[in-house]
Amino acid sequence: MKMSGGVEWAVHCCVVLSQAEGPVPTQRLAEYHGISRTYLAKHLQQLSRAGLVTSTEGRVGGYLLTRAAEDITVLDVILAIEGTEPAFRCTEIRMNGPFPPSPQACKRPCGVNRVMQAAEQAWRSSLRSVTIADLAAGVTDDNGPQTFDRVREWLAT
Amino acid sequence: MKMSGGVEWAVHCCVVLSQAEGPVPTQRLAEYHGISRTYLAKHLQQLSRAGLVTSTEGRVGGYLLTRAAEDITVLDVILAIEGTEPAFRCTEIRMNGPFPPSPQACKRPCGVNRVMQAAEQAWRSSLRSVTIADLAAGVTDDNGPQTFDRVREWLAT
DNA sequence: GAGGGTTTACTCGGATATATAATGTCCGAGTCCCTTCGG
DNA sequence: CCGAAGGGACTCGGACATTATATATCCGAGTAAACCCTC
Repeated sequence: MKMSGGVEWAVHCCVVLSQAEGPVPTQRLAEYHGISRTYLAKHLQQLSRAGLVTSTEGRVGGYLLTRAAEDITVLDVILAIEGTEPAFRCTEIRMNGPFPPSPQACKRPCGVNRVMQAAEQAWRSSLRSVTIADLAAGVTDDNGPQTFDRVREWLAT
Repeated sequence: MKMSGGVEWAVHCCVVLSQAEGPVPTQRLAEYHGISRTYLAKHLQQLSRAGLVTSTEGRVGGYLLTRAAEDITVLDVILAIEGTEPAFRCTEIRMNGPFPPSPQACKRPCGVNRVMQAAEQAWRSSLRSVTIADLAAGVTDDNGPQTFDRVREWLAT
């Protein structure tokens, strides 16, 4: 039960992208965060496939958010990187036992599975309630109001 | 972000153990669920290390719950198998950037990390609210009241 | 028949291989800006 | 001076190694019941 490290990278990148005025290439995002450029590219592709960011090629190309930062939740990013499959996958081992439940009882998911799904729903709800815009606001709170002005300036160079 | 399959096994085993009258060996638990004996043994060891079950060796040995099923939550089992480490591990990549936050701002965890921790707390709370006894009650609801009578009978053979 | 020592079968526990997924890297396809050449 | 065509450099995208984790397995250490032999 370990979340991919790429999730952290992707979320931070989305925060930066929410403050950018134009497309930001992978190279720039990677050196901003001090991480591997080639590996970050892989995760940005996943964000692209999920429709969170759009990519433009060419000399001044790069990545751009497809919608407002207020409309992108942290959960969206996580699902884009990790996939939409739930963490817990029921293998229905209750069927293997000497007393398998009746066919009609099997219509409902296994009790263990129900508990796991409920917990994952709680987890997702919590993550759905926070947007990239919220995180950006948190950065200005923690790190000063003019932080993103300097970031934009740095991105322009 | 995939949970170990052993969690499912361990939870189901705890439900069975909650209904057992004496120690149940790994062999019995494995064939009851139709799973690998040797691999299940590994997970039962983890439950033992976490203090959820106690093991008795010898001819009529096996595993036994250390406390009442009402006092064992699903979260307890998951933490025993998966470990207590959170799924999300912050690597503090905010430090690598050209504008690292001030030392005093770094006293607080990264904003991304705070969101992830909150979500994981919600997840854990949900799992903490369900006990092995609750799951056992669910089985009798789904599968008939005399289900565990037959299970006890089967375990005795 | 009773008691004690020994055997024995059964248990758990940790050390050891294999399969799968996460991590990290590389090179090719495509595109847009910039230069340059002609009118 | 203006316009268009060509070159070039930069971008993304998917295919390819490497490492960590999850999965699966095996054999040795320990224990308690059962047996047998002696008294």
